[in-house]
Amino acid sequence: MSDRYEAQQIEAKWQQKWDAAGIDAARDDDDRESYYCLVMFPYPSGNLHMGHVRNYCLGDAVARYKRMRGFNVLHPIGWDAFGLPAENAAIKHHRPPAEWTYSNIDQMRSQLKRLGLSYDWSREIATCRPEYYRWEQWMFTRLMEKGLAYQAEAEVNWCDPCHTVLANEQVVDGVCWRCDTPVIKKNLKQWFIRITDYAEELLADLDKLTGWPEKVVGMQRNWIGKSSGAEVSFGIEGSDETLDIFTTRPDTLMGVTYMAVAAAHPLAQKAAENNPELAVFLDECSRISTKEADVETMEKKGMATGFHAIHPISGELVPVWVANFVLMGYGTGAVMSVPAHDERDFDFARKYGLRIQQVIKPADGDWDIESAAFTEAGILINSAQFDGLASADAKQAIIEWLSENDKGSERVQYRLRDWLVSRQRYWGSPIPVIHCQDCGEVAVPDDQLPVILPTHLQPTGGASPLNECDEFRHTTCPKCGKAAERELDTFDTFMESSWYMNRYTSARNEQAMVDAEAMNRWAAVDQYIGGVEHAVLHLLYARFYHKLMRDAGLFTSEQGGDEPFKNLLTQGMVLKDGTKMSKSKGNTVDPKAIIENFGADTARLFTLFAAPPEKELEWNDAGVEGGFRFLKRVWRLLERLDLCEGEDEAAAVKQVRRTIHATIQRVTHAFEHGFAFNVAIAALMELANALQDYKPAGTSGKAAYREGVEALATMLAPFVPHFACELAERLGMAEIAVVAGWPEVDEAALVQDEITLAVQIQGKRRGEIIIAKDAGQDEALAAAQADDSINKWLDGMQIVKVILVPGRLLNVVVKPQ
RNA sequence: GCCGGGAUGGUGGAACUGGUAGACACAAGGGACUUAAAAUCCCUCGGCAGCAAUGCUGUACGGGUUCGACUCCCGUUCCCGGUACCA
Repeated sequence: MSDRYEAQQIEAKWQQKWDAAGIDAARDDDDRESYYCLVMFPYPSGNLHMGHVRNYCLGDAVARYKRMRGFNVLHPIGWDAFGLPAENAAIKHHRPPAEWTYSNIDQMRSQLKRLGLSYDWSREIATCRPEYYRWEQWMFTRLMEKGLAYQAEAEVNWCDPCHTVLANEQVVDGVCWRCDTPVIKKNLKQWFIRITDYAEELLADLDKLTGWPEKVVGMQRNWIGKSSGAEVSFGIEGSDETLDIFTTRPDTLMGVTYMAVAAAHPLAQKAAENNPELAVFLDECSRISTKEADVETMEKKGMATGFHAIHPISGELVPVWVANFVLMGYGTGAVMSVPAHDERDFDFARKYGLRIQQVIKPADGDWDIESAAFTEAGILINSAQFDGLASADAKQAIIEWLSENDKGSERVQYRLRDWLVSRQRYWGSPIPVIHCQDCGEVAVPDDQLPVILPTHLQPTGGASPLNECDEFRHTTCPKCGKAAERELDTFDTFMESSWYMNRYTSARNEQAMVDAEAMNRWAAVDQYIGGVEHAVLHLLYARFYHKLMRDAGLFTSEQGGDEPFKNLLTQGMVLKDGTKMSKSKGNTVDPKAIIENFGADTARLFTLFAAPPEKELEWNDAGVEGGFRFLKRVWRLLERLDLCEGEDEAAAVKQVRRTIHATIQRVTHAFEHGFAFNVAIAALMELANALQDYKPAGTSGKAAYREGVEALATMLAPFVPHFACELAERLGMAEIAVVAGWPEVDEAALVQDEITLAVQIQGKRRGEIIIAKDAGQDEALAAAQADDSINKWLDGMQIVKVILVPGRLLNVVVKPQ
């Protein structure tokens, strides 16, 4: 056995041992309390990057700590294996996507194993396997039965020469990425899932997510975008049709002086028919970006349509304008405009000389409506029978009036749209639907699931090869038995990643999507860790899907919870030279090189030490070496175990034991509150430094030293498990470090007889005194006065006030005598 | 614009609930060992003044509260993330 720290050897040895001992498996037959630690599963791109390494080292530290704490830990991993990159790679390499995907998985699996991550590999999943996606097909047919899945026309990016739909990222500057042809918008029938039916619950349950970063909760809240108000029907002069709008300020209804509609609104389109100038304007509007960056600087423009709307209460006629800032995609594509009480309407009215009618005034005082809009709540004026009401009451009264007169109603509006799950792509789960001439859209019955995706097809970049695959396409209708065709679209890959956390609880289950008992044991996820880029879409869909599974009766609220993730940690990005690592910038760092040079433990240590988990991590090669040096320093502590010349020194022993137990306290705190591993590792470094400086003299000195090194080895295990195990073995510890119990704090060791107290005069630090730990204020003051360097500040002064903060400081407030 | 987060040495970052600012590390400089290099070890390391003891000053900026403020309050600037011109 070498006496040097040989990372490669040690890591190979322990990985083998752990594997043989099966210590990483989560047990389904166990009384211990369970803990579910989940990291966001990777897309099998072929190579692990630093972001993965960081994510998985964080998760592994948590999982290992919990195991050492005696929990039965579920720490699974798998592959989010469907998606576009596989198709692109398939085109490039002329190999089917399945082949590429599976070989990438093999490669990345071995990279993960090389890092020594403690996954339960028996639960590994790959979403592209029929055993997995059959269950989301099954779920989809349940949703069809419930009316929660439906078909509707939706706009897609279409490339005519390629005869295919393009994802947004395949549209580069408005042209197709492959053939440079301008992309056109086309309406296709697509499948949707009614996430909007769950908008209210998804919003309300955000309050339960106390273990989530507020930032993410806020982002989801904005995304759902609830606003309450009223829907109001305006008449259209000379027409039987109505112009319906949504407003959050029904109290300002009497102040409407014009209406504004989107360019795509039917009324605008109709007006343009015999108004060429307007037609040009509409065309212009249709081409502007709706992205916020452009919008910020965009000039607000409008044009009158010539139509007039009839005010539902006063019957007054107001002009209908087209405005470039009204969006067809939100609400009804039309708004009422109240320039007196809305800034944007105010600016618009000013620009085009439209009337401004004040109908609200501040509760106290007046408002100069000529100079600015009054957007606060207030008291109604110029509003006929509603005069004198406060805004809140007026909202109610006006909604009531509208309801009674059939001109509108109370209404809640969400920004959230239904989830479009159809993708006109090959490498995804088939949508389990059969199109029959007579029966329409028929769900594939359970006994015919899964609908297996043929894996031998070769994508070309044009239409999905499923279109050409006759044996897939042609089938018979499950209802009437006549010839029919399969749905050729596949699911959005968010469909797979929305429920994988629950599948892990019974990953090999062939009877059901999940097992209620297993959910009861493991769900919900105690700690979920991943990138903040998933703050909205993935995390929202997963929350939604969890509720769908619950409502499909797969588990109850008690068994699986209403929310899938109790605690969420969003880790920061890994940067190099201040920017995100990316191949195109050429600033990537290959984890493989670090592992080869220094070992997996050094790679793990550095990623955890260099920054707090939620912050960005600036990669620093020199810092990596620093981590390696630390491990070598700890290693050398072994050489001094038997050094025991000289006599026992009680004070020194007490001192070192205090450091040991204070460190246990600090490191434990990091695991229990917020995962500040950078600080925990710093504390371990301090302990190592203290042990290095300590001379283990005599029996008790030697024992204290050993206690320290053992505690250090044990606490290092979640971070650098191979190293810790080897150290523990060489120390002759009974259990290998990764399953050893977490060290307990010996409170007695923390107690000090004498403490150092900082002394302040007027709040400025002037010195320190050593004093009995339970000394009172008078004693402390006396000690301070006995110290010349402190007392010189008190000389000739009158003591006004003395503040003693026990264990910390003494502050003396004085004034000249 | 709005919502969220942030600003601490040359750098990454510490500082519990208002109680010794700069832990731990990186970089830099100096020294020891060595034929030499690597490795390792020791010392210095916010700024200003000083040989030193020490003093003053310092947590983006301006105020305030307090015996005491990186921490709390008011205002300002800048940076990052999110976003919806959302009626």
